[in-house]
Amino acid sequence: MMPPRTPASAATSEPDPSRRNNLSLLTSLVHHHRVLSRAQLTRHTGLNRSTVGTLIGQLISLGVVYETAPSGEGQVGRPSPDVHSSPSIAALAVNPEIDAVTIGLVGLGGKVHKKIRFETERIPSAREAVNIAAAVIAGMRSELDASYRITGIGMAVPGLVNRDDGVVRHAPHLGWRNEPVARLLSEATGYPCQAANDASLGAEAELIFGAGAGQKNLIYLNGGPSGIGGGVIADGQLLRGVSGYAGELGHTFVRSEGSTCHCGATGCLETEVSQSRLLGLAGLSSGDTADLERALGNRNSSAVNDEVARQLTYLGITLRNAVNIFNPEAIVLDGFLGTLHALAPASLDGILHAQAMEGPAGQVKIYRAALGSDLMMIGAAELAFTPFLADPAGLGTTAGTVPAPTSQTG
Amino acid sequence: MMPPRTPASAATSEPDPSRRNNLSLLTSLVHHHRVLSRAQLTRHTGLNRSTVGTLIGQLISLGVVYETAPSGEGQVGRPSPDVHSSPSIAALAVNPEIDAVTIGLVGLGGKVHKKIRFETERIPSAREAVNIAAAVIAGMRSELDASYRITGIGMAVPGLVNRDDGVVRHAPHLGWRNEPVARLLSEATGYPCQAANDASLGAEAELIFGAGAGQKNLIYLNGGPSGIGGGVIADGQLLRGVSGYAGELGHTFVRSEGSTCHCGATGCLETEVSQSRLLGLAGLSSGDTADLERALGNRNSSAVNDEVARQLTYLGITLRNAVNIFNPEAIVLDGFLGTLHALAPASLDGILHAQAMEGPAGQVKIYRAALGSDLMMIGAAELAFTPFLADPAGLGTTAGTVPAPTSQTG
DNA sequence: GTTAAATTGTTCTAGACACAAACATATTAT
DNA sequence: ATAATATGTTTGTGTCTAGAACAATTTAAC
Repeated sequence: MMPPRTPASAATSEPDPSRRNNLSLLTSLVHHHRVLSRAQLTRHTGLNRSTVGTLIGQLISLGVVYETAPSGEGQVGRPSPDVHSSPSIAALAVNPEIDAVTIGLVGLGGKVHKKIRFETERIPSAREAVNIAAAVIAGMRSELDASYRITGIGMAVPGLVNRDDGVVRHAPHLGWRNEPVARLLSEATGYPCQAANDASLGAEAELIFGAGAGQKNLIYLNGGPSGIGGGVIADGQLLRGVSGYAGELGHTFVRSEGSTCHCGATGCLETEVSQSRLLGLAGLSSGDTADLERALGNRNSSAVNDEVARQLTYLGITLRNAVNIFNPEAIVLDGFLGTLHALAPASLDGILHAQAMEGPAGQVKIYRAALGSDLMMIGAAELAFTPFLADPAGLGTTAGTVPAPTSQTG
Repeated sequence: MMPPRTPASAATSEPDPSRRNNLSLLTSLVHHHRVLSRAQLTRHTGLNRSTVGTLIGQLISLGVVYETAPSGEGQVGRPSPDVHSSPSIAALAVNPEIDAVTIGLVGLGGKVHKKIRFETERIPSAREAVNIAAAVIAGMRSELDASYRITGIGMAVPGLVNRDDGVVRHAPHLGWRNEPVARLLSEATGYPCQAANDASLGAEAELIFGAGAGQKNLIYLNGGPSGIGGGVIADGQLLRGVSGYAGELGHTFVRSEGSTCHCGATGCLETEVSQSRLLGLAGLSSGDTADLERALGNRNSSAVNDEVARQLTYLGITLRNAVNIFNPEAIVLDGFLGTLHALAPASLDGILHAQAMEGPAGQVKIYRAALGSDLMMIGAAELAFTPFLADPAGLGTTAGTVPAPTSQTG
């Protein structure tokens, strides 16, 4: 007996959890701030100077960050070098919509390197969306292999997405039901893929890089042409729920005599507050948020004003509920909800102070979303960054080490 | 120069964060399960046998847990000793209500050793409640000092409580405003004191020891004589918000023509669903939940049925919203809301499946609260256990080491 | 009933890791 | 030019966890 001893050592094996933790902490910090001096990292983490030194050294040798000469800021003492997140660590982002599939390449630090919008003539099926994404990624493949280390693919889907298995439970506006998009795209590209609700990812993006930077409790609401999506950050963490369905603030009850929503209930926010009603009053048949805002700004008819006031009332009820339930620091409004708020900035604040409970009402501020069209790319990429940030030293050591693709459908 | 070196070592100083983490993990596990074999602890934590051995040894010498002979379960192999949470580690719990102040002594593991209900002739002021609690605690003092190590005092208040500083922002039914109860009670007893909303603590108690045991996403709603309180557990953590005001589901908007609530808004759940309306129909002038349930069960008039159905409709709207927003596994109903649900068990399930989104609606189950009258004591004690559980080796080493009281107001 | 198998506690050792101290370096203030 | 300040770097130390080897104690097998 006695096999000649199994030292359980294959190459480096697992590092200590404490090391992984600290590496993760530093990488996340650099990712969120893009640039940070080593001294700042020492203060943020509470770790020892020398510890940060060795950790940064390891991250540099892993190709995760790089240092540049100190940007002398005029402080006393030896200048501290700047630590940057490496742009060659990147994630792919995919966002299917009713009229297009957008594919993006996003670097660590949230920089969108590339964004390709593939317009479709009709609403894409799940398989079509996957095929389009796989084809575009196949086209980028040689560049990706040469210059990037891809942590994976994140997919932002307008609908209910089970985050554990990446199955789209129901995306009403796309007409998808029970589509295992993450698995499909992963098989088609060879990259690990995860999917989540678009508004939830929007909340995360705005939290890290946008209007909610530095906060820990935030509510994000996006008004798009086909409905209202929501995402909630509680205590710095995205609210997921059991399966990742959480955050559907668009179906908050706001009106007793409301009509029936496509979700089956009556009186949902989404049926009362909609972009199409505003487009109609603005005299537009279609258009994006910028067009709408311009048109509404010019028309000052009482019909427009009444409708804006009406929609703000219902939006106010949703926000009142949300403020009472979440006690957030920030509400971030995106899409035409941002427009609505901009048209009458005092309105929502007034509703909140009158109707929400005085404790939480006094602590919340309403912001307009800051990230614009890059939002979905950054949010989806975050989905693929998350496992990497949790263990920056795991798996591949340097750029180029990427799981081989199994097939390129397209 | 060179002062003779400061070894920064005062006695034991700080242990490594990793040790504190593991100690905390083990203690919390034992606290939640009450009894657990050492082998089970090894599996739950993923730590090495030998590591668990040394950790348990340290916890035993700290008086946090104790071991008993294996309760031979008929498994192959050497039996593993049982690890129990020490009942001598305890916390004090205080719960002011409109007609009484209840003080409790709760051991690690959630066992209520003692519960003293001090009835008041009128609604107690904040200072009166503090004085009552301090007097009762002063009376228990010698017993506490002799037999217990008290981790602190937790206070469950029916109202908005700032969890950071323990100030009651507004407790409408008690008539309190901006009362620094935690500081007052701490000064009066010498124990560290924290305060929080009663329903939030109820949610935590039901999560750990009650109907939601083992779950990670739970909504707790309590219907009391003076209103409806709510608490939410998201991803295993109590939803706090910026200041701890989160969870106020009792003020969810449920009716457009609703009357004005004492919170200032209209159409709140609390104004439509109330115990007093049910008491009236049941022919009772006052009474607790058990009385109400008995009376309603006997009277089967259509007036009663209509009112029950009406209240369930509005409760259903709140739960619909909450399910869409939180995607929870469990809804726990306490107080007369539990009665309401018990009178027509299929009603809420039906509403949820018809009105909530199909993804989250299919994953949630409705439970009735399990902890009964001990709930507030357990929840409040949890508030005082939390810092202890985070660092079981911090500060005092054995029973009896308690911060000295500064004064005993009474 | 005796032996084998399985599971767990116990002891000892080694490797990893973070910290502190001492020193070196680079900037601003005097 | 010198002092003060802040930070990177090197080296040694103490802590902590995992793993190996062994002992203990039960059930299963023959």
